[in-house]
Amino acid sequence: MKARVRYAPSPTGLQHIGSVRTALFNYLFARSVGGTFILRLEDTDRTRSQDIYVKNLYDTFRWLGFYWDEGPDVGGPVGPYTQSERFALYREHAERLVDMGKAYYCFCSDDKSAAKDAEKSGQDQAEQEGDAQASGGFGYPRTCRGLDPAEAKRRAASGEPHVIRLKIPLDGVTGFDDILLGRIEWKNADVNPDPVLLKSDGFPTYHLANVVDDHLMGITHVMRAQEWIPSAPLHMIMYEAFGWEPPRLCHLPMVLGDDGHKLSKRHGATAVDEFRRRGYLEAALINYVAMLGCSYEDGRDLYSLEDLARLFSMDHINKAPAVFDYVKLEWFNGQYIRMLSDEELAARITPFMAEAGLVSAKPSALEVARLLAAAPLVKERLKYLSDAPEALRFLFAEPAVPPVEELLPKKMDAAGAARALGLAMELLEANDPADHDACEAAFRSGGAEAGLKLGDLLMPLRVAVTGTKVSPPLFQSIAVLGKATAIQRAGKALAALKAANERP
RNA sequence: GUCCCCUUCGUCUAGUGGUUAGGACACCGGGUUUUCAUCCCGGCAACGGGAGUUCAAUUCUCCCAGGGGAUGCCA
Repeated sequence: MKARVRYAPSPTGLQHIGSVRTALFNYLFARSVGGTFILRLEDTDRTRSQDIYVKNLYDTFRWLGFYWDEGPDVGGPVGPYTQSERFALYREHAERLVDMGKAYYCFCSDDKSAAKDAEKSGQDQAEQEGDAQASGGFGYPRTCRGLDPAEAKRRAASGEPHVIRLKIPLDGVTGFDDILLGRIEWKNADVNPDPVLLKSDGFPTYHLANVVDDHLMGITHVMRAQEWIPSAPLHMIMYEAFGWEPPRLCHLPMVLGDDGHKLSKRHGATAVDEFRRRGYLEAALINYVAMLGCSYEDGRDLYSLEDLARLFSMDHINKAPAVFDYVKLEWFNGQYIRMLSDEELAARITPFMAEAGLVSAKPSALEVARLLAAAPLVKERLKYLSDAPEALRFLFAEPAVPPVEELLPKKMDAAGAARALGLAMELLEANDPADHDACEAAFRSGGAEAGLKLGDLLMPLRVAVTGTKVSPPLFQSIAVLGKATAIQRAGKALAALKAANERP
């Protein structure tokens, strides 16, 4: 049977590292076995679901560059793929369970805020525990489980507010064989007593919708984060109650922050959007995330999405949670930036340059040409695409004349710096910066005659031309900038040095 | 509290009943160099603890500890 897997996010927040990781693993698995990857929108929480998050979902995956074979936007044979559009299905199934005696109507009021307050204050501890006792230790005390079914059905039909709850067997054992973790079992007494399947607003809970849709959509493998393990038994009980064959489950190790807790906003960037804005390449992010909790070939670090899809295998997944390491991701990003062609890099940094106001939003032909010429100057130097504006600013804007102290090489005074700069200007006049080797030879020998090391000779010129002590290689930079402009800037700096020198 | 999962360098990981326990990132040295990077070379650093099984355990079993997760009419 052809494998069918799904990514089933709820549009209640931005797509983040954790969710994308789950999506990626499902995608890779599907590709590796020639299966189908499905997107299903689980928008059953109507207070938290929002359209902007759906848009963010589409944007994110378009950017990442891997996509589903079936989904709300692309359609497919078992749609609709948005749960709110399958509304009727869930009540129907929940009631079927009621009719089979596997679930029941519950008319208890939803007083969770009161319950939460009580829990916090600790005042009603004894009372809470007393209630808990009746339910076998925790959770809902199963108050309505004993109601007469016919009577309950009549009350529900008459419009009395209600939910439908699943009957968790009072004794016995429920378990499943996790592909990764092996057999996991629970005493039914330890399973969350009688979880809600259908909410009072008529919408299904995650549990119901998930199980019904996974079955109806022919899902064969469910890969999700390990935080879902505790809900597995109740899903199994549902499959059993419906008489359905459950999919194979595989619980992925979680992604943690550096403090060992579930990755969240306070650990830094977690929304994929944010990584994009900060100048990460999608290939780097995908490569890094794919290797969190998984390995492919020993000794290899760099994998394209295609490589990963080919090499992926569930038995290379680790059991232990993995800490998300921004530093290592940064390294990946640098690697991928270096792999870009000049054309690609120029195109990639353009939006960042535009945002910094260094080129127009729709760059002119001249700007495009200069961006292309600038790309090789920074390719080895960027950690993030967003570093480009700072590194290349001097090519697109006139830097302020540097303060005198900036122009001084180590252990050199203004007079010395002026001499060095003057010499550098002469040498520059006499040479073609585009001819790198000739230029360097000329500066080297010219400097030697004046008793100047190449670095010291170049530093004042570098600062004068680029406005900073740290820049791309000078001759190449000047070649892109234009010799005349460089000499003009150097002239201004020289004047400043001389003025400083004349002051006592 | 209860239930469940996990445990190899700081981090991501490879690995085997007998290995100098390998790689990558980070870090520390050194080299190349025009600043910064890149690049190259070298170094540091791990099998959580305790019992077993075994000639031999990082590897198999059990216990413990530590960490994490769940315990919603959120997913």
